[in-house]
Amino acid sequence: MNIGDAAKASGLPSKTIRYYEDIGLLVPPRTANGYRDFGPREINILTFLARARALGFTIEECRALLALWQDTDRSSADVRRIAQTHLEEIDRKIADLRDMRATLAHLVHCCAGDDRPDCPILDSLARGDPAG
Amino acid sequence: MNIGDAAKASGLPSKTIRYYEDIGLLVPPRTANGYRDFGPREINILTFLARARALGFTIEECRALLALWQDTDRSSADVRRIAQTHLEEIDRKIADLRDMRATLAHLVHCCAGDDRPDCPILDSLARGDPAG
DNA sequence: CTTGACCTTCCAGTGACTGGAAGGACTATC
DNA sequence: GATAGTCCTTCCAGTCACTGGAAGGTCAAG
Repeated sequence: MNIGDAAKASGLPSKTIRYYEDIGLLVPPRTANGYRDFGPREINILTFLARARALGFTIEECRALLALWQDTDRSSADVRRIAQTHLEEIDRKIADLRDMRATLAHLVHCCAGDDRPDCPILDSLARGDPAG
Repeated sequence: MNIGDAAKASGLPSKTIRYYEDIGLLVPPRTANGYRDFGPREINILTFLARARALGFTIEECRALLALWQDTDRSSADVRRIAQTHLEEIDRKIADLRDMRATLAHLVHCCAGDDRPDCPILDSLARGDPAG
């Protein structure tokens, strides 16, 4: 299977697949003409990576998860620890975004949004109060 | 005022302030020895930028907001439009993170996290089901 | 006169790709 | 066998918003 078909099968762009090889996440064999040759094993890895990335795991977390996946002597505790840490990171990001959202929504709400220059959004950015 | 004091006054690292000058967000004058010289006007700009960045606006959005702030003939509608667009972006991000969080929390919950290899997290990444 | 803390510029690296150029390989058609 | 078009290859550069570090100039204190 060529890289284009592997891309379709995994949902990852060809560019990304080459990049993943570059950074050592997989090593697809090559055919006589130098083309990468993706078999079921490689497609599995790519699909695994696509799903892990979709859950927001970093590349290094993906690398660790992949290693655990391929290690039949793993402890599920190791997997869970990575996922738990990532979950906490996600919670932190959500909290940050919610704070931003609250402030911003309030400012947008307070702004007339007409052709006059008075603007509580700019006032708040300039003065630091939450508008009001 | 030297860059170190401007950093303290604005809450931005000196490195970031130099970077902001590099990309044309402000042009602090220089003293005879070549040091940047920050006055109230520059500190205002830096503080404005720090707050806008803290609300998650991109640098280009900050540039636009700064221009509007400095334009006394602006329409508040232009400011509001930028903020509204950014608010929608934040909502999209929160939604994405919440989806991730839901899936991940479920997987973490299902994983025993002990010294055995069986792991619904890896199973889900490998097979694509949401575990169960 | 030296020490140490500041300042300067410039270059390189981060994370995770993405775009594009230059060129080789394969397939189909004439 | 020539040609066209689509694939594949590698390599280099760019993205975003900084951040780290090297090499060197400046300044105030002792």
